[in-house]
This record gives sequence, C-alpha cells and structure tokens, in this order.
Amino acid sequence: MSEERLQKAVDRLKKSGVRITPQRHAVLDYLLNSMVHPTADEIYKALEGKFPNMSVATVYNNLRVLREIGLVRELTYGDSSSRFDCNTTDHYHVICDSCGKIVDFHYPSLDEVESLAEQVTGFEVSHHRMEVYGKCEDCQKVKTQKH
Amino acid sequence: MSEERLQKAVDRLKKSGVRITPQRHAVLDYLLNSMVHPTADEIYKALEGKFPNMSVATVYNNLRVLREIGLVRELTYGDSSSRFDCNTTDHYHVICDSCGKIVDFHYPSLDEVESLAEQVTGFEVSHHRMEVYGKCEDCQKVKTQKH
DNA sequence: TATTAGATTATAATCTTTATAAATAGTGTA
DNA sequence: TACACTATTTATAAAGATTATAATCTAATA
Repeated sequence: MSEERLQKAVDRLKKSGVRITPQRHAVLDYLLNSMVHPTADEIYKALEGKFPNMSVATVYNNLRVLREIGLVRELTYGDSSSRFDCNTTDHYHVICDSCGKIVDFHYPSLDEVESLAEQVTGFEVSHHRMEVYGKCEDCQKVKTQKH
Repeated sequence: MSEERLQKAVDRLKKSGVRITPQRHAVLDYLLNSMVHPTADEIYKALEGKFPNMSVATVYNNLRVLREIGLVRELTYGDSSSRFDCNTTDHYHVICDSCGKIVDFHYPSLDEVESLAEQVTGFEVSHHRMEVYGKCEDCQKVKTQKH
C-alpha cells in the first residue's frame, strides 16, 4: 500500500516534468513512510547514510519542488524549523506543548469559517490552517510522577 | 481608551514582579497601539529614535517576557520572522497570500474542535490556532489590472 | 540613599534557510 | 547506444532571525 502511494507520487512528478533523481526519490520515500512530520535536517540526517555526499541544499530544494507540486505541505509552528507532511488527506494536527509530538486529527473541514471570512473581509479565500495545542498523555504522566 | 489598556497591562506587569523599564514600557505601548502585528525588527526600528542605544536583544527579551506573562501572543506564519499581537480579545487572522497583510477576524471560538481533539487523542488541550489565507481586495484588483 | 536582583547593552555565536557557480547526471532524440 | 541539453546536485558562502554571554547599569524596595 505504501508502494502504491509512492508510485502515484512518482507519476505525478513525471507529469509535472520534474526529474526523478535518487535523492529526490529518497526524500519522497522517506516522507511518505514517516509518521512524524520531520524537519529538513531530520530528513538530511536520515538519508546521510545512503547518500554520503548529499548536500543540505538538496533536501531543501527537493522539499520546495515537492511543495510547489502539491505533494508536500510545509508546517510552520512556533519552533525554529519547518516540518513537512505529505499526508495529502485532509486532516489537522494536535501538538504537544511539552515534547512537540504531533498527532494527526481528523475533523470535518471548517468551510463555514472560510465562507464567513470571505464575506466579512472581502478576501478571496484559498485555504486555512488550524492546530490544537495541549499536553500529550505521556507528558501528563510525567508531570504527576514528579510528586 | 488606549491609555486604559496600557495602564491595565502595566499593572499586570507589576503584579508579575516584572520591572517597568522605559524600553519595556515603550515596546508594550507600541504593540498596544499597533494594528499591524509587527515583527521584532519593526518594533526595534520604530523605537530606535527614542532609544538610540537600545539593543535588538532588548526587544526580543521584552517580547519573551510579555509573552510569558500572557500579554502578547507570538504569531508564527510561514515567513521568516515571528509577529507579535497584544490584542487580548479573542479573534482569528486572515492573511493575504500575495502581500502578507493581516486582518483581524472575529468568529466564535472553536470549542467543539478542542473538546473532540481531547476525546480522540487523549491530549489535555490548552488552546488552538487558526488562520485563513487568501487574496485581499487590493491584490485581487492588481491581478485583473494586468490584462 | 544604598542595596541588589533584574534589565540593558554590545557583541558574538548559533541555527535555519537561501543564493551562487561549477560539476554532474537524467531524459529525450538521432 | 551515444549525444546533447538542461535540470539537479554539490560545495560553499551568505543572509537573516534569534539566542547566549558578560559587563554595565538601573528600577524597586527598605
């Protein structure tokens, strides 16, 4: 099943006239199989073994290409570096304030908010983002153990 | 009215045991009277005239203090630098994809989303963020003028 | 007014991301 | 298959935002 998603993504790259290089393939493969929304640096470190000469710039370049095509979403949270998500199904994220863990969260899209925003502000709305913050179960336990 | 908000904020600082320095007062005052959610650098440049020797670090330090107390919210969008908002009334933001303009947008808080996220993920939810993106009226006009 | 802990300043360092130019390699075509 | 063209990679440097450090200064309190 994972293979199928990868194949679909590769096809989409080809259709966009983007070359399939080993590095690009590896970045895409890693993102598709990652559940944790990695940063550019995490991807770089993960692929270092397979591509000892790969440059960090290559990771950034490929993430930009994948984002422009629409295969990957860039997530900008409060912390220093962006995270990347290639789960294309509609979903939101719940983020732990303590450890930074990110959990996918399915909820019907907030279309009503978008249309009201259009009416009130006159904007031509394209999309929205939403994240819920809190303390994950693990970190809740840690707090209680302290006493 | 603006004076009243400033006074309230200063009182809150005092209660938190934070010293009221001229620079800190100026940062707070500037934020309270700004409608545009400025970046740290914009605040720094704006206060440069009044405090020729002020360091950028001072602005960052004060923004951190104000944020920790809860007087200021840090907004992290896709672009490079954070923006700061001390409008304490509940509201969301609508952001222009083209020019970056940020418009306040009032909408009932998405409490239902928070409680469902708690149930589904087991998180102890503290808050959420949401932004709507699109093209503002000015940028819509620009596009049509091109032809 | 003297004390003291906290704040500011100046500077350097860190970290993420982007820019640049030369070398390399993927893809279509003959 | 070999060639040519161009996108991509690499290595490096640069930019930009933010944080760390240490010395100096100052707001708050007795």
